[in-house]
Amino acid sequence: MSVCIHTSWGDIVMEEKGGALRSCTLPTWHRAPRRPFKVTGVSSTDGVVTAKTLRDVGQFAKACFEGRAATLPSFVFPDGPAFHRKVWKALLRIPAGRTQSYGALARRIGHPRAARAVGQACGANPLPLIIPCHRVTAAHGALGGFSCGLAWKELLLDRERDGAH
DNA sequence: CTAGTCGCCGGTA
DNA sequence: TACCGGCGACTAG
Repeated sequence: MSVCIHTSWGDIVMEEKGGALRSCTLPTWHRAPRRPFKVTGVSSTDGVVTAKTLRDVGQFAKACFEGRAATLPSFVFPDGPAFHRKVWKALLRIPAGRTQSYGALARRIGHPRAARAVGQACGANPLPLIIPCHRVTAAHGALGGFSCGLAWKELLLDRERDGAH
């Protein structure tokens, strides 16, 4: 029922149901650990996960942390309030290697003053990595926040930027 | 550049 | 109704 991506920064757990992801949780790191980040393996926490799911998720995670464009594994679009869903949909349209500010995203979905509410929706995203809330930054270059700790956001953006050379 | 203020909006208790 | 954010724009220093 769940896939585990082992990394030097701890395990990333993706809950899966019928071959489709429903949630993704990563260990919280407010500051980056000293050791370099590395994906060390992928496994399922029980015998139920199919080999295909395992392979898809593993490849996605790899690509994700190498900054390469990755095919999304199949996932169920999360349930939630209409506004949140609107934000999450918009997130899926930000390509790897690019970022957009909370305010700009707010304008894009037709709520020009709702920058802060956009932040809320990002924080409520049940599928980080898949739904790329890390690509939303504060205006004028500041990083903004990240629910699992800013270290991840920084890592992901760095890798995507390098990968997008 | 930093620190503080103030207005903003949508979700939740 | 009140409160609280992964914000942003605007001041002062």
